[in-house]
Amino acid sequence: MTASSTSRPSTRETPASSGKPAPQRRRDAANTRRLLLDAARRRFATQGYAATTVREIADEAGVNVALISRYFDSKEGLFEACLPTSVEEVGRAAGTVEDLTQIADTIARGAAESSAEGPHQIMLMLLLRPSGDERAERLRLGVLRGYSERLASAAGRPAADPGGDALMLRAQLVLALSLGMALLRSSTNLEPLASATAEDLAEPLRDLVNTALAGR
Amino acid sequence: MTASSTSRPSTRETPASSGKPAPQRRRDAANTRRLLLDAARRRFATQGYAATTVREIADEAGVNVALISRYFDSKEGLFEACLPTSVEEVGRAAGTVEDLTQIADTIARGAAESSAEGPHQIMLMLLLRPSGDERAERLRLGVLRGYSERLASAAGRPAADPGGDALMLRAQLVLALSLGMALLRSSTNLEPLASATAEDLAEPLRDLVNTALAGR
Amino acid sequence: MTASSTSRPSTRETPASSGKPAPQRRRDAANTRRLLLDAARRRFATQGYAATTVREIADEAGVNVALISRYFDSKEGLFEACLPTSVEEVGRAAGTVEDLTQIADTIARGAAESSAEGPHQIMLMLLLRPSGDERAERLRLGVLRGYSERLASAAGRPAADPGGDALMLRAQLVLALSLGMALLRSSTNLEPLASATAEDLAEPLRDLVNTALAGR
Amino acid sequence: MTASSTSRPSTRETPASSGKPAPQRRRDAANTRRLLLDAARRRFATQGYAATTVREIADEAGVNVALISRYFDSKEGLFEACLPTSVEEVGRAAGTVEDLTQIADTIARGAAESSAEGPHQIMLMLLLRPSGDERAERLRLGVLRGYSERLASAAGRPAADPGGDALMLRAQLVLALSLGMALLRSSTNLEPLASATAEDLAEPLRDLVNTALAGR
DNA sequence: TATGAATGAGAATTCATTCAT
DNA sequence: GATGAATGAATTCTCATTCAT
Repeated sequence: MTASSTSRPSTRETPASSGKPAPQRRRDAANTRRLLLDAARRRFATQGYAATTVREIADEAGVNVALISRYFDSKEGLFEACLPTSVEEVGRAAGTVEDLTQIADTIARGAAESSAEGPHQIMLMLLLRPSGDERAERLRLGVLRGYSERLASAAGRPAADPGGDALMLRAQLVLALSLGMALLRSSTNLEPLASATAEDLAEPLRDLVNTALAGR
Repeated sequence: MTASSTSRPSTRETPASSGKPAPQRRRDAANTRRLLLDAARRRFATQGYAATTVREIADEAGVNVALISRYFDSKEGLFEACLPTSVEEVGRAAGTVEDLTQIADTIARGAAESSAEGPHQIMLMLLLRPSGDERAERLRLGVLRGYSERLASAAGRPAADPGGDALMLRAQLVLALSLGMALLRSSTNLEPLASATAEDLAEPLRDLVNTALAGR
Repeated sequence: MTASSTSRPSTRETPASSGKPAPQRRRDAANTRRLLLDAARRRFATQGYAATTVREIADEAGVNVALISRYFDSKEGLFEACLPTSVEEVGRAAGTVEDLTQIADTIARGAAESSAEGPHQIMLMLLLRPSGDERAERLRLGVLRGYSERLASAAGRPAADPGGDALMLRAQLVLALSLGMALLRSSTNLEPLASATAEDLAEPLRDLVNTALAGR
Repeated sequence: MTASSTSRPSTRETPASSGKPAPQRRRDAANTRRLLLDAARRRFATQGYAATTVREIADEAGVNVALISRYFDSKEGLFEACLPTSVEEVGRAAGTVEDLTQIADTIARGAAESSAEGPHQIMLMLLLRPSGDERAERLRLGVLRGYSERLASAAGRPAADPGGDALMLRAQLVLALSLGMALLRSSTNLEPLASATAEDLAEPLRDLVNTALAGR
């Protein structure tokens, strides 16, 4: 998870002639698009925008670089095209929170899977740095706001209530906790957190979510 | 013997008359180094390694780009030089945790200041992306481990106790919370968190830290 | 806070409208490679490695600089790529020495053409300066050794004979003479040598080659 | 012809803080000048003009880089300052040729010492590549012309005689031989030439010089 | 539709040189 | 006289992008 862009140039390979006889990707525009999008999301999420080259993405997708321009106009266009999909996924993942225990379990599961690639990576990518892009900014804020509102409302009291602001703040602390875990798991080997299973996390998270949202 | 290549650089003439009178930076090596280091930490922390150009850093520091090579050998060298300093600062910042209330307050203050620049930024930078650098990796892990150990021991029960691992996990959740807050505050306008003061955060954080570390 | 690298390259806009209609080099990779190689050999040979800029080479070849990286990876790679070709040419040029008179005539012709560009330049380039490159070193030595062995064997007595070493030394003096002439002709206006024709050189060279190799 | 300066950048060291407490070179202008000149001649001769950095020279001389500008105005100035000295040395070395045997022996000795540093290196440097510098050009030509004239006159018949041109050509072939040997010895390990002693060379060289200059 | 060749803009780094001390 | 700090102009290399096939 995480993302960033500190990746160093030590990884650069010879761009030269790879033995491939050119498999001649089956001329399927829709599929090619998807391949590119998937590869792009993975790369952007793990390396950050600046550290990712379009060639890497194309190679990972197994298609020709020029097709990025063709389908997405530019690297920037490809990046923007990544956003809605990610938002969607994240939304779906966090979709059905209804009571506090369920919330804690969802977070636990989300965190547990987050060492591999998954929606959470993308979410973090969305969080990491303005990117100068207005639209990305709005999307990002929307996702986070929606998520924290859902958490707050799951606490049983509507967000607009007296004390609503305090509740919302607490909901956002839960969000922060969730993000922080994903961040730590995805980018470090900090034990025991790094290899904790969803079950390991469930109990402490229930305590914390309860404390945060049950008003206590 | 021999050798040669005596061709002269006839193109490289005296760089002479440029309009600027050149403010002529106060010739103080130590200070220049520090200026560069500070600027670099800010930039790397906010934009990531790849997205930061050495020229930006030099401009922000108000010195000539070539001095980066002079003092740090390369962009990479400059990056590495940022690490120990940051580690140190973070260590100092988190230095004196003794009881749980104090921990919560420290986190609250840390988060509150984190929208501006501060040790937390740097800490996050450390977290964000392997960067391919072994040394950075070790430093990062060391900082995080040290921090979570301090939290665990502040809970009153030594980390090696029975249940030590569980306690450590809980300490790391507190760390995650702390990081998540800093992350959210520094990169979004998510209200009410974005403009919460240290006081606003104190109460909910005390609850959470207590829940996490007081066992219960 | 945080970091990342999603900052966009807002500065890098479409490079679009430049005045030139761009002659649009005939898209022929093999030919482009050769153009670069030829230009590089000329430049490296006449100016040396350090004094030659990749831009010069590219300009002389009439192609874009970036293609040097594309086809040869780096300036150094281009340099190394020059070696085998040169070795080959030199080998071919010096190919068929059989009797002493023929040797003298070959040297005379070689020297005569050496004011312009030709295999001899390249040969000299190979000779000049270690270049720190192991491979270049071996190639160079191989060429010279092969050449002097051929000279020695043309003298009629196998190199392994008693006196073989002495013969080889004499063969190498002939080689030295040959190189020295090429050197002088290519880099100075020393008359009458500078404008001597192959015929002018034939007689004295026959004398010298005979003296050197006919044992005498 | 050729020339080179193929030295690669692999040798670059960290310019950083060397432990030296600054020996504070005894403030002796004349001596500093000479130190710089000596170092410069060595470097220029072995690496070529372009591949030599002023810092290298200064370091080798053990003085501060800025003194190059102070005493010689520029790198180019330093290079030009190297020429007369070298010319002088070369002239002295080749000074007293009177009869053919002596010539051969002088060449043999010159070649024998040329694997180390010595006047011959410099001479070769002078030969290698125009260097774009008019003055260097003239000096170089002057040295070579003078040398070949001396050789011709040593042959006993004045250069202006009938057949003078032919004689001069032959003298220049001797010069070529001499240079070629120095070149080979200084830049390759071509055996047996590489380790031949002055005695080893004496006999064949006498033969060759006699053949070339004794008319016959 | 897909491919690989070609391009131009910039990024990091090197280096001769100039100042202030 | 000597030093080390600072500067600006290249130089090599990378990379997003456009074209021709």
